[in-house]
Amino acid sequence: MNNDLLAGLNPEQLSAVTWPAKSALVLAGAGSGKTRVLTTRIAWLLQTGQASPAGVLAVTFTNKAAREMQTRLAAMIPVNVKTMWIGTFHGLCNRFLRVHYRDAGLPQTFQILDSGDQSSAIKRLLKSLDISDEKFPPKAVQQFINSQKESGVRAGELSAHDPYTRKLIELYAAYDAQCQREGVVDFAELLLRSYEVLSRNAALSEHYRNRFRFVLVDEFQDTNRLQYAWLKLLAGPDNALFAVGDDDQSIYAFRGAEVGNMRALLSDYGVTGPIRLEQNYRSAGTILDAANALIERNDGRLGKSLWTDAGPGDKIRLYEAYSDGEEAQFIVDEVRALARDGWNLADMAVLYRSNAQSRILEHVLVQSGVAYRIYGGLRFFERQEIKHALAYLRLVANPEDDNALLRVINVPARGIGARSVENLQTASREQGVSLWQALCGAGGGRTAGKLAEFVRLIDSLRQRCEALSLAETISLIIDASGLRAMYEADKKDGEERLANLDELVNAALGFLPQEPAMAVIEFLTQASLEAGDHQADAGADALQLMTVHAAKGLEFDAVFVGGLEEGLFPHENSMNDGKGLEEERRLMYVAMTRARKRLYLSCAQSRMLHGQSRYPIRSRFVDELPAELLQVLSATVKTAAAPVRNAYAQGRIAAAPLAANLGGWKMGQGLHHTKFGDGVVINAEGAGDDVRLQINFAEHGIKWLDLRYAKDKLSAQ
DNA sequence: ATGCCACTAATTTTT
DNA sequence: TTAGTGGCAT
Repeated sequence: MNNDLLAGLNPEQLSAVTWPAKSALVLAGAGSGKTRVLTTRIAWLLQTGQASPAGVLAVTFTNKAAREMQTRLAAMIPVNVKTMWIGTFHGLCNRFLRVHYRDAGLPQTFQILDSGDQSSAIKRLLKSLDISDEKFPPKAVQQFINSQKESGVRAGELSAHDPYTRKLIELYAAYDAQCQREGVVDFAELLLRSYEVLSRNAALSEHYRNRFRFVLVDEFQDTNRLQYAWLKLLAGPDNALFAVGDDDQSIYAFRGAEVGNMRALLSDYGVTGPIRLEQNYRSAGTILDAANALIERNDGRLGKSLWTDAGPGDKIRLYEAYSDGEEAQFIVDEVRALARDGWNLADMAVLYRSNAQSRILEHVLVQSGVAYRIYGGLRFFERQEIKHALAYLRLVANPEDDNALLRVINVPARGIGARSVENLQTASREQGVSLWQALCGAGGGRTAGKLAEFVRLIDSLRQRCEALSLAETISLIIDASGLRAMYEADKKDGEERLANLDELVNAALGFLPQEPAMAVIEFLTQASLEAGDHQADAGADALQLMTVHAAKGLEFDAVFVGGLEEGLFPHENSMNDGKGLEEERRLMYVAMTRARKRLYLSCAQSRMLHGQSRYPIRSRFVDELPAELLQVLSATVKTAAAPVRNAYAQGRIAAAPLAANLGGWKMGQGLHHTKFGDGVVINAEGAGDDVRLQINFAEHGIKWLDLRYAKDKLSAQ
């Protein structure tokens, strides 16, 4: 037996990889070789003959993770990874539903709505029911529907006493009916529908349980209720559910992730305890010590402490800037210094809590001529020109697709205005037929000619496409629909949009369908399930800018975490309850553990937020790090519990513009409160005699005081 | 049908 | 501050 597979694994990794055919929970710390363990275990199962390629189910959250698993597995052993059930929750559910579409009550060619499509479907529904989107904002309805689906609950199982919720439930039911009528499913529906098919059909779930003796899950801490329920259906007591995750890196509770699933797995599957992967192969010792110290403050952890046999490395650099601009300047200066020392820009990242923080960094980066790349923003298949072209494709494939029809009926403008569309929608509702059918039946009216012309366009496209390949079809659609002409006439960004459309044809050219007859459906599915890269110039040597969330799973030689201020990181919306604060702390933990060699933390004493200057204080997370691991680069910073002395207190910056309104108090001024003791003014709002001051008290922490009441209790210091 | 003004809200996000 | 949206005028 060739055991090269197992060479170089540490004892814990080895134990996880060669775990017998029963369930396990692997508590995999950041940088502990999680993906390696997962892929090596699959390779091991196959190589030892414990499993056949068809007998393994491996689930991830992102396409990127799934692809990486496939690539690495293919490099380890000769196996056709394409045929294996390795994929995302959604991708695998799609695959399942394409096979069992009859059991699921779906057309074989069902289409997938991405969140944008779902949003327009909901807006359309609200309109058709004549419901004001004031009272029922589409976003709120969407959120309600998705969170119910992600809890595995259908509209029919819900009840409510208040009329508002009752209406939401009604809308949920009506939305599902609309989707069903149109043969489309949203993301959550892929999961829920698969779950229902399996749970209703004992023979079918039995079949899959027998087939998938080994079920492996990545990022298990991010699973929601429905995903875990789905896993439990596929992995019964006799199957081996092998879940890998890290409760300390659970940062998606806000979108339904349930860390509790980790503990649930232990009891549901009678697993005695997690296998801990604590040896870290990424970061220098000091970074790990600091991260450990931070995360230890969270309650209810499964418990884990990262270590490395690499040396301690550099201390963590801490910089407290006067302003957000100066903070950005510091970061960029430091990046340039490192680059001069031979560090690659692409191996450095600036991480921030919220996207808005990138603006000022960009500004300084442009000024300094440093190449950078921002993660996030529009992705390829989300661009309007791509969506338009694909809507035509959908319409050609299935004219009953109302969403697609509405998207392009007047794009490019062909004289079918809002009122004609409204008439059409009324007609379709009254006759109980799709928009397309209503369109075909439309008699008189002023726009009748235009409508008929549109019908002819789609019909002729369908006919002409029959004999064409996917790429030829898309190419024809772009030309014949008038999209190309429209963007050629658009001087502003037509050129870029045309280039993207060409790119779309290219993508179609390189697309290999599983089943050639289904090429169009498969291509549309892929476009929905895999929206593509954020940016094309990914390969260039450029400084990486992204949110901490986006950085999960990545690593860099040098990491800058900016905006470490109360209210920003931790974010003020999460500061009220302990759960929120702990998630923010995990976010900080994720941020820190991205760094290999060098970690920089920074904050600013004044920051522009929502067009107003704020004077925040340093994040508690900085103070939670052991002082001996930090090297303070700025002159003003004080560590530990003492009130923060900011630039104002030191007279370094002119009084804030607000100062006149503060009822005699100044930003940064020291004061004494009869009850709370000594403190410093750190923020204020209001004017005249309605002023509130935010004060950081040495003993009692940060408080907002209403001057109307607190006036007599305060004295200057 | 398009463009302008006023208004509002303002984390994090994959599929 | 700014980005996105809705109403209204051209």
